[in-house]
Amino acid sequence: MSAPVRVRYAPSPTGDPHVGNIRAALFDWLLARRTGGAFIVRIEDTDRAREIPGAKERILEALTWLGLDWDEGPGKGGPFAPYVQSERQALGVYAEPAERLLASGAAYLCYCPTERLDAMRKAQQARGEPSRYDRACRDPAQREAMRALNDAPVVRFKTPTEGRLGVRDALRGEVEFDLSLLDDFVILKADGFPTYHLGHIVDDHLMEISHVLRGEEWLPSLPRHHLLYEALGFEMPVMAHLPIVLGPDRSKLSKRHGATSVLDYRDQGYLPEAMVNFLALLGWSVDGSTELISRADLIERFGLDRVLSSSAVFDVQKLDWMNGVYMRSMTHDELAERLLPLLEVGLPEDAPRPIDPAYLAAVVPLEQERLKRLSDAPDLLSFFFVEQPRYNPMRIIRKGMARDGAREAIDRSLRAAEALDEWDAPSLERTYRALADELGLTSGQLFGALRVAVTGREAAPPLFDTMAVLGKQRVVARLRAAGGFLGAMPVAC
RNA sequence: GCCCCCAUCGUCUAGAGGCCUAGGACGCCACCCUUUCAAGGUGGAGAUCAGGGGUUCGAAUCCCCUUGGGGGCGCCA
Repeated sequence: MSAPVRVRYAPSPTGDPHVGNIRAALFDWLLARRTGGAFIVRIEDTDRAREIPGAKERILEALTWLGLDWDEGPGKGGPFAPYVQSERQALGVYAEPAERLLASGAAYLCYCPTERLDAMRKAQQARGEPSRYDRACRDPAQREAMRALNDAPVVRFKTPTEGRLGVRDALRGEVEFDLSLLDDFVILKADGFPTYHLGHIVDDHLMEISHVLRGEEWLPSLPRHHLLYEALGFEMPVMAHLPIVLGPDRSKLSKRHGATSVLDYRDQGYLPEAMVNFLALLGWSVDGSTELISRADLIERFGLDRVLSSSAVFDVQKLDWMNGVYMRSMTHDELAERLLPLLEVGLPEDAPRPIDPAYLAAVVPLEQERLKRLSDAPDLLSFFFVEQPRYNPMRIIRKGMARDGAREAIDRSLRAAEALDEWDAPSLERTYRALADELGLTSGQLFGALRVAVTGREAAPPLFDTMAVLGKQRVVARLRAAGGFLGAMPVAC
């Protein structure tokens, strides 16, 4: 019988929630939900200098947006509270194991000044050697000498100077490391805070974590962690190093590739369900053909066994497609509801507020399949809401039409609109098809001219449905305005 | 430089020795539908499975080498 699955997402509040990072959180969450285990969030804020105010909140915001609810963690509490390392540090959580290692001789105090370490690294790099600590303070005499220069020691862990160590990674199998290449790394900083190495091992143990899913950038420190687990007498959880998420140039996805924060994607109008679907398929698959998968099915089908160990490029084009699919699969009401707040702030000033929900409900069906992202809406829908869309009147004159012809077409269209009693799409279509014939224009020409006059755009939803929704009054006013524009245009064209 | 990881269409992937003259999806192209734009439908181009050696009756699948890409080498995580 195996212990219950307990997984944790342990972000450091030093910036916005990166997609690669959040993908790890998603896998954690899926594994927990799949197995009926627990998903824990722990904040690793042991670097006070790099901490960014508000970052923690934004990370939690991202999880919430994606619907990755946590069972234990900030704002939630739990049997192993607190879940913030700075608070745990204050409680002495890390000092105790550090003392123990010191007492057993597995660790030692190091007084080397930062300047010395920096100089040493520089020299090593200049010589083309890997930079690592020279273990000066392992020697009591040297330690005393260093102490005279610096009275705030760190605690370093003694690593073996030779041998090889195989450590198991859940995705790759056994990975072998040369221990002689390891240096004595710091586990407790001069300020009393643990480094990542000590902090996460102690907390994962205390919090009874069963599986650690983290980025592949941690793979090189796996032997260190193995050694620490051993020295502390803790059992090592299952370790899985997830492949790196790459940018289009195949280097680690970063700011210069564009948006890296999932909150950026939220702000750009992507749907959380699309984001979850997309992220789940980055480095994991159900089979060879499933692309669209619901959250429920994701939970049902997820497993570490189908997680890849090769890195994947974050393909925004595919995300766009997928988001469009989710946009189209929403009910009109759902979409209208999500669009309303965006339109309130995003529509041009002259669109009347508050937005009439009934009118929006009529507009949404016409635009839904044309929206790729929520944020496309203010721009795409604005002509439905403003009094008079702005456009270049030249565009009313369609291919093969003269200015006078266009003018006449618009005038006649205006009169036809004014005379029309049945203001619905079929009646409008009948009327204007007949008018096109009468004017000797193709329907494409007339409809194109009308589309520009009525919407200000050359690409818009079906013309007559649009006119029907806009209403007779608006359409008449816009046609009248269009006639005026054409009349006022310089003759040159 | 050293260590580690990875390697199937441009991209995400299926493939766990014969079912592969390598399947799906995004993107791309063409056609159809059509009042525009979308959406949808149909079809197409696109991978000698990075290269070379083995193992085997048989290799995209196993082993080795090379090459390429990525990651790591902090009192950062």
